[in-house]
Amino acid sequence: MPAPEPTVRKRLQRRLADRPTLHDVAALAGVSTATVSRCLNEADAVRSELRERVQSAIAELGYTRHGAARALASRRTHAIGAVVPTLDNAIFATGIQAMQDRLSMAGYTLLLASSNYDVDEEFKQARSLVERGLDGLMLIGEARPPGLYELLDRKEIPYVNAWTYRPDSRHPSIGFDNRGSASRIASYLMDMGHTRIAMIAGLTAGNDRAAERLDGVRAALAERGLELGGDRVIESAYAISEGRQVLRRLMAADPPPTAVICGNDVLAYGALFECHALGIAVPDAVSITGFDDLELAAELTPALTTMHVPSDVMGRLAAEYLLHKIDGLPAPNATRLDVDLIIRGSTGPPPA
Amino acid sequence: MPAPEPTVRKRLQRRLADRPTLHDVAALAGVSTATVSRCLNEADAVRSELRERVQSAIAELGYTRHGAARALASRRTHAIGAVVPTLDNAIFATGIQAMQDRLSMAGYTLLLASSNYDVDEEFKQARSLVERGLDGLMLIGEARPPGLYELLDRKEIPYVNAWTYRPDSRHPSIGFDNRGSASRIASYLMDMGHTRIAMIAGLTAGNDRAAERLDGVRAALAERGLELGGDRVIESAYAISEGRQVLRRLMAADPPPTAVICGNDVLAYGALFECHALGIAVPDAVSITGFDDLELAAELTPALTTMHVPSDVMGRLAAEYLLHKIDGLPAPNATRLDVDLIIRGSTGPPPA
DNA sequence: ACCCTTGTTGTAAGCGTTTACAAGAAGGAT
DNA sequence: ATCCTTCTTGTAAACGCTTACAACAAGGGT
Repeated sequence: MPAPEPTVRKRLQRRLADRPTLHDVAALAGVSTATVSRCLNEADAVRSELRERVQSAIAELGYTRHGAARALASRRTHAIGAVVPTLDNAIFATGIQAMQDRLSMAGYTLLLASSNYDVDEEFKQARSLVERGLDGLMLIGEARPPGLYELLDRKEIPYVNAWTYRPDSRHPSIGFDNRGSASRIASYLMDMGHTRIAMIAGLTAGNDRAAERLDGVRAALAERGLELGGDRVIESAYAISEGRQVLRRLMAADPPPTAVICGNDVLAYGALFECHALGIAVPDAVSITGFDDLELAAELTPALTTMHVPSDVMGRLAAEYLLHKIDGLPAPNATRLDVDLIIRGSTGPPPA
Repeated sequence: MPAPEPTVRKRLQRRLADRPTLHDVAALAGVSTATVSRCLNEADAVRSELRERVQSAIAELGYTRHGAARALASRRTHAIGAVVPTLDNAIFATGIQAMQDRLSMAGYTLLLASSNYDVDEEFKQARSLVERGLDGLMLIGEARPPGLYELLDRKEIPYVNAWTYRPDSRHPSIGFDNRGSASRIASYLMDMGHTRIAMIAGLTAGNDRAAERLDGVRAALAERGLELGGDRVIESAYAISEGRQVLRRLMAADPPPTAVICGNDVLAYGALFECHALGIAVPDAVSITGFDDLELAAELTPALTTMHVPSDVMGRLAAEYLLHKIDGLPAPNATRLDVDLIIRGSTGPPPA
């Protein structure tokens, strides 16, 4: 009796290791591999009798599909990527959570990477995801090296920019108008009579959302002949401790501002806490606003006036946009979500 | 002139679509595909002259590797999965962030899924990740259907249970002693003289960490002859609003508890806020404790006494454990991290 | 009876890599 | 010179699946 061929030997080893393949299932069910594949992917193309035989063979062997082989043969990975600045901020975590829920419903897996607010790191992470194989990709904001867009175009990978709304851009977007909503906050404060307005902005380098919010505030002030002087705006990283520190610096001015607009809720938390620590009454001495409306904003004392951002809806819609594109269905190039100014106790008229 | 063979035609189309393969790179560089592959994977096995030719061919064509094909041929996906209960809680988001940072450093991608605290959903998500192809998997806690462990064993996929420390389990773990640390909190309160202690526990069904924390408090009380009566413990979902509601119910008892132990910080935030709303002085009338030590705990007024959990270290170590296992290196079956009771302003002696 | 659909299944050629093995070259020891 | 190593490189066979195509059967219409 001849020794088994190398191929056969390997097959045997694998089977001993109990990692059955489509071939094994097909053999046990007495059908071809094509039929098994069809059972798995388009079940109604197979007669029910065969289908049952196949299914019990699958159960008996404990067969699971081999994703890489599927991807290679079908040119579909059933994976969608996302590169976010950070997960430490609840706003992105919530969006990602919603996106993942939607994707998993459609049989897709989320591949996640974070860039730590660094465009080069974002490029690197995106590239690595692309090499891994993606059917679609979500990114945050729009400003990034053109090389990344080129890569996606060349590979024909659908993508969408979230957290931003750009009806006139060639890049699909889904989000809201950062500039306009920041203007709205400033206008609201000015309507109440504030004229000495300061801002704790996010770091604008490589973060177009932060830049747009700053810009929106500037524009709204300018429209009424006011200015956001150099001593009235300080950029800082998104952290409570930073917010505290910057607030102290801003309030040290003479005269101090009567309202402080924060680039996001986390900075506003810091500002509120520091006011508390310094004994500055909010909103009587100074009004504070945030941006995002995280869970906590409503619970603090005073509760935070902030812009509500529907990050869960955004995550879901981003997922749906990509799923549509992957299936070749039409999808709007830009989707605008409504944000709402939620007025709570941290804002009021300026001191008399 | 004969029509091109089908294969050749496809190659041409692909090349027009500008998606070069290893073959194209090899042809342009005048070497074999094996050499190109070696340049990419074990660069020093190739003479530098050839290596340079290959590298410039790669650059010229804009070649990127095909992850699925690599995975199929090499049986390595360079992907590691994680299934967490939720990303909405900062504690997991932080751990995942740290894990991802570590993995990406090693050239691995993180595949993420969330289970919404549901063991069946966790199984489903894990299974889908496994089918996609994983070199390793991180899970939270230890209690789950045995089928999942069987699946991982059968596929020989290294895994680790995080957020739990089980030196005697056959399943590798990396985390801390939930039961013991909860006991510590209770003992600390009793040492100060508290005897009427209540607990806002997390939902224990399908959440062994929550169950262990509850159990730890029970045990510590029992040791001193105290009891956590049915009216003194209420389970609730991890949300601020739930914490508020439950606190109100607990404090309605007569006599009310003098200390409320919360299953995590989020519940404790709710408890603190509700005390504030009800005009109950903390810690004079009631002491409140949390668990996790999120960023906010130190900033609230009063600041929250809580158990510090090093979630970033845990995420990083989980990544390192899996990377070691993948490379066949030894790694400890159970790693214990220290948690620290951080005493802040929300706790004090019971009212006289 | 014949032709045309429609539905179901099998055959086999890929998909783009990695890697065992073979082969050749170069250098060293004898 | 000869034989052994050690280094490089190429050849070609997997890896496990999908899918175009062919083949055949079963009706339906004429």
